[in-house]
This record gives sequence, structure tokens and C-alpha cells, in this order.
Amino acid sequence: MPKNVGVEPVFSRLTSGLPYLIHLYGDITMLLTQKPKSRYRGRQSKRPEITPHQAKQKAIRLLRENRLSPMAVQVTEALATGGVLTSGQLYHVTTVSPRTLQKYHKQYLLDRLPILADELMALDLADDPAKLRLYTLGPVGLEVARIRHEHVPTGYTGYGTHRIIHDVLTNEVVLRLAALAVERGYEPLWYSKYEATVHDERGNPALEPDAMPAVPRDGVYRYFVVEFHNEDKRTRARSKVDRYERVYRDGRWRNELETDEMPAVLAVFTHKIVGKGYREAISSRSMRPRCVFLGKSWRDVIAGDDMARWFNFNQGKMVDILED
DNA sequence: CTATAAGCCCACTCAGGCGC
DNA sequence: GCGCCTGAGTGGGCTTATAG
Repeated sequence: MPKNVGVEPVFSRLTSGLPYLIHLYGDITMLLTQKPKSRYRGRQSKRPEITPHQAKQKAIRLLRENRLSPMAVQVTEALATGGVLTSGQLYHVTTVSPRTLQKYHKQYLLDRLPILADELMALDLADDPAKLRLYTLGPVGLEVARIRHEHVPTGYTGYGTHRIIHDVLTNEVVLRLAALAVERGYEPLWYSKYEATVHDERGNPALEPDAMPAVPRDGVYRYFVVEFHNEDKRTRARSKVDRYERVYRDGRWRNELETDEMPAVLAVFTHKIVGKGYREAISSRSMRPRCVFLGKSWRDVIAGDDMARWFNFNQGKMVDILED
């Protein structure tokens, strides 16, 4: 990809850990349905604050002296790509234990985001709800990532719950799709939303997908962009379709994404009305869309539905996105 | 108070490096 | 080869802090 030249996307190195992804998490479902009301409960971290300058010095030292373990690299890379992941997601990507994550936190590599008590209580399927944590890059991890990547997701501590959950669920979609791809013998890649962004002629973002997984096919990587909708407005779908079509015609994406084939859009929606919106937007166009739009409901994702089977809005039928 | 999370200590495994 | 050390990751078990 153009933006992170010389940097391997996370998944290219993580295929060995991926089979762990297969079983259902369940630790995610309730994050969506529960409204944030209760506050953080339990002991709070008393890790002393450090200045951004101190963090940068630590990061430079860690890299120069080669003192970042392979596991630490994998974890920071995963977070640099996905922004915010649960301890469960991190485990399924890297096989890192909660204990080690705690250590990384202490070393300023990671930050924790408070998980709300009610949402924890609502867990029913989780293997170990007590160990569920939300992690983002910490001050040092952020600086490490900045040295490796042009754009790094930041600011989660300032984001509202809705936004954080949006990103966690987006990552869940990517991880589950990747897990299936690995199961079928492919080596999937995982690009961040920054790497997936396409700009207009003035340099402003024209498309800002939530993530960009890629799966090889016939020796060439085939890209998908994820659009995760956890709102219930059908009009958002129409504007997305219009925007993708505009960007397609513009053609700039070929250079920015370094691909000859426009990535297919994987639209995941928590409200059926959004899927309906896509359907109407596509069928009502006078010209047949040039982009491929695929849809799946979040309900199906967490129910363990086959992650390769998506509804193709253009053709009006189910397809297998890894084989068709 | 209780429930929950963070902190801390110890012990174990495993891999790599070093000296002999 | 062997023994020894060190660092990383891990898990158990206990203590301490804090919101409700």
C-alpha cells in the first residue's frame, strides 16, 4: 500500500495465530445493545503520567536497542491498525495473554479504556468476562507506531462510547472474515482506515472506510472496504453509494490504493433499515453502479454466520466473496 | 459492606547466548 | 556437547484500592 511503505500489514505476520479466531467471542454483543449508564467500578490504574516527550524518548530507545519483543510488536501493530481492540480480539490475533497485556500497559505501550459495569454484567457467552478489557495504544506504543506508520489512530480516550464500540465491532468483522480466510488456506491482510482512505483532487478525504481487509485470489490481493453502520438512518446508505460511485469515476483510487480493481464494499448494519437503504439506493439508480456493494447484518455476524456469504446488492442475491 | 479491577510477587517454561 | 544465566511470556494467588 502506498501510505505505509515498507511496513507489512499486521496480518501478513500473524497467520500462525489466527486459527484461534474461530470460536465465537460473545464478549462483543452486549456492547452494542447496552446503553452506557453506570460508571467505572473497581480499582483504578495508578500508572504515573508521562509527557509526550518522555514517551517519544522511550519509544526511540526501545526501537534502537531492539528491546521490543515480537509479541509486543504484534500487539502494537494490531492496535495501530485497528485502533481499539478487546483483550479477546488481541488474543485471537496474537495469542497474547491478559497478563502480558497488563504488563504492556504498565510499560506505557498500551492504554486501557474503561468498560462499563452494566455491559460486563450482560455477558452471557464470554469465556472469561472478568478478563475483558479494551485496549488502545498507550503513550509509548503510540510513538512506536508513529515511527512505523504515517497515520496512527489516536484520541480514543476522548471519544464517546458509540464511536469506540463502532471501531471494536468493525474490527470484529475484519477479524472474523480473516479467520475464515485463514481457515480456507488464504493469507489475509488487514489495512487500517487511514490506508483505505481515498482523497479528492484537493487532498480532502473523499472516502473514509472503516477498515480494509484483503484476501489473495489468483495470485493477486483483492481488497474489500468495510462500512460499519450502527445508526438507523436509511439515507446514509444512499449517500454512501453515491459517494462511492463518484470516487469510482474520479479514478484517483487506482493510485491511492494501488489496485486496478475497486474494492468491494462490505456494508455491515445493526439496523435492517440501512440494508434496505442500500438496496433502494442501488436499484433506483439510472445507471448500474460500477462499485460492488455487499451487505450483511451484524446480527448474522455475531450469530456465527458464514463470513464469506454476503448479499450482493447489485445482483440481488447471496454470493461467496472468497470464491465467486 | 461487596464486587470488581489493579498491583504485586513468585515460580515455571522456553529460547538464546555465553563460557567451558 | 554441557551447565549457567537472562529475558519473555504465562499463570496462580494474594493484597490493595475504589465505585456503588
